Amino acid sequence: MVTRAETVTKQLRAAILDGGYAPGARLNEMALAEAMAVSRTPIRAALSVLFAEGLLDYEPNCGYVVRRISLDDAAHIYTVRASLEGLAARLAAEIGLGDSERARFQATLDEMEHLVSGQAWEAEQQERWGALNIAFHGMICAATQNNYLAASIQRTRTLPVLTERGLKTFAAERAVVWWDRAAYRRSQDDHLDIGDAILTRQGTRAEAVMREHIERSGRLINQKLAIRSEALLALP
Amino acid sequence: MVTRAETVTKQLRAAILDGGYAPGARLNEMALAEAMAVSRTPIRAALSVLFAEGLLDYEPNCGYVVRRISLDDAAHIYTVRASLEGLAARLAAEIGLGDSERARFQATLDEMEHLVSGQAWEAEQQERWGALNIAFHGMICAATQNNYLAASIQRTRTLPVLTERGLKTFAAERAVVWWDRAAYRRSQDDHLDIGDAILTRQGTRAEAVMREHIERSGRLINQKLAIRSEALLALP
DNA sequence: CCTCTTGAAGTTGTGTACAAAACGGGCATG
DNA sequence: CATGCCCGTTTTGTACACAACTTCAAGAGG
Repeated sequence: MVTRAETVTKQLRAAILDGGYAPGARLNEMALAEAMAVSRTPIRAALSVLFAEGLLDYEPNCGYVVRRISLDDAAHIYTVRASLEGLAARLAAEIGLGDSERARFQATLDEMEHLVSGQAWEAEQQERWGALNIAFHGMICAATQNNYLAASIQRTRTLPVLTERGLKTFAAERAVVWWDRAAYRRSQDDHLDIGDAILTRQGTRAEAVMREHIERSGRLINQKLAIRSEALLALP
Repeated sequence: MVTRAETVTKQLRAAILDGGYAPGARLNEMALAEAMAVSRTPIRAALSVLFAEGLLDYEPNCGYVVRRISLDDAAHIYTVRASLEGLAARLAAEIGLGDSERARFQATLDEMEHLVSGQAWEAEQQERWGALNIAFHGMICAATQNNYLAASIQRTRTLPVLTERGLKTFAAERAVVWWDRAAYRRSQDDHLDIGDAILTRQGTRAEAVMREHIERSGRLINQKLAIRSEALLALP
């Protein structure tokens, strides 16, 4: 990470995913340049990258705006993600894990289980569980030994208002409990099933459970977004 | 299409997919700027877009090179594509086609069948069949009413040396027959099965046949690429 | 003979000035 | 009063100059 263009790209991406720029907001090149203390050149490079990543919309001679994800879009993305993560789970089960991967995989599952079944369930535990969750899915991606698949899945996870990070930030800001504890418990049960299926090389089962697992999160998040957008519509 | 950056992007993309720039070739900004009679600014914008699309590799301070797709990469991409197109076929079957879509769908299938079972099978027929093939898959994507899925599938098809267009160009240049006629016949049989499954709303069957259909093309193309790369390795 | 340094050429990154296009407000006109 | 045109302002698109970095080769030193 040496060039300013890359620095700016990273900062902007993080800001958008964190909700620093609301969906629909115009991104003024001059304003961004001043805010980040660089010229417009690296700003423009960053914007074109984020546009290609799907985080921004662009109209020639009109500029960039933060992409607004509709409820339908979110559902569509989760449909694709469920299919891809299902595929990854099946491949991981069929290929199998190496000894060290296996150990780390099991350890991650164990720690998540410990957290979710423990007495304390505050922000700290939830955050840790979220990080482990990402690591869990990441390990499955890595086990497929298919970089294109891993990248495709990653893309489905880095969209405004839909990443774990974005959701968490929103939850923290508004003091909204996105999931109740039962949902986490249910999610963890899925993880245990998926882990078991992968470790015992049951590809079809791993795929089916993973698919359902992702589709359930999709439905949950869609419900939450629907409530949120109703609330936003009711404001003015 | 008004800005020079967009014009240049389109031209460059087409040139790369047509094989005008070989995989691994360095893209010199100054040279491109002179060749296209613009300054480096729109060239750089175009390069960053094509990098984000996955057509180019990029290293800061080193520049862009046309991405070199290994045989493994190609296999990985086809694995993902098979899964996604399978999903699309299933969704299309479950959702169903409208009357006019249904008619166009059937007409496309009929014309392909007419071509492949006809007496003449020259470049003209093969080209037409290829175009109808793209249209056929496109109609299935459209029927899912899921733009994200359609875009994801599109991405798997626009990679250097792997698009229909790239292959065709290569075949035309080298007078290599990529597929023998039996392979086209087999492919057409798949299409008939997929079409039937979709029109009769058999989602699971549509998914399974489509998956196998794509995976078969993947295997065929991988074989051809393997032969090609052996030939290239034997040259110097 | 090999390795490391050094410098020059060439390529990419960044800043900036200017051109062109879109946006917005005010005025004239129906 | 509504509507449409015109012009100034703002914002984006492009060109170009310069700075920073990489690369490669030649030469000194081991």
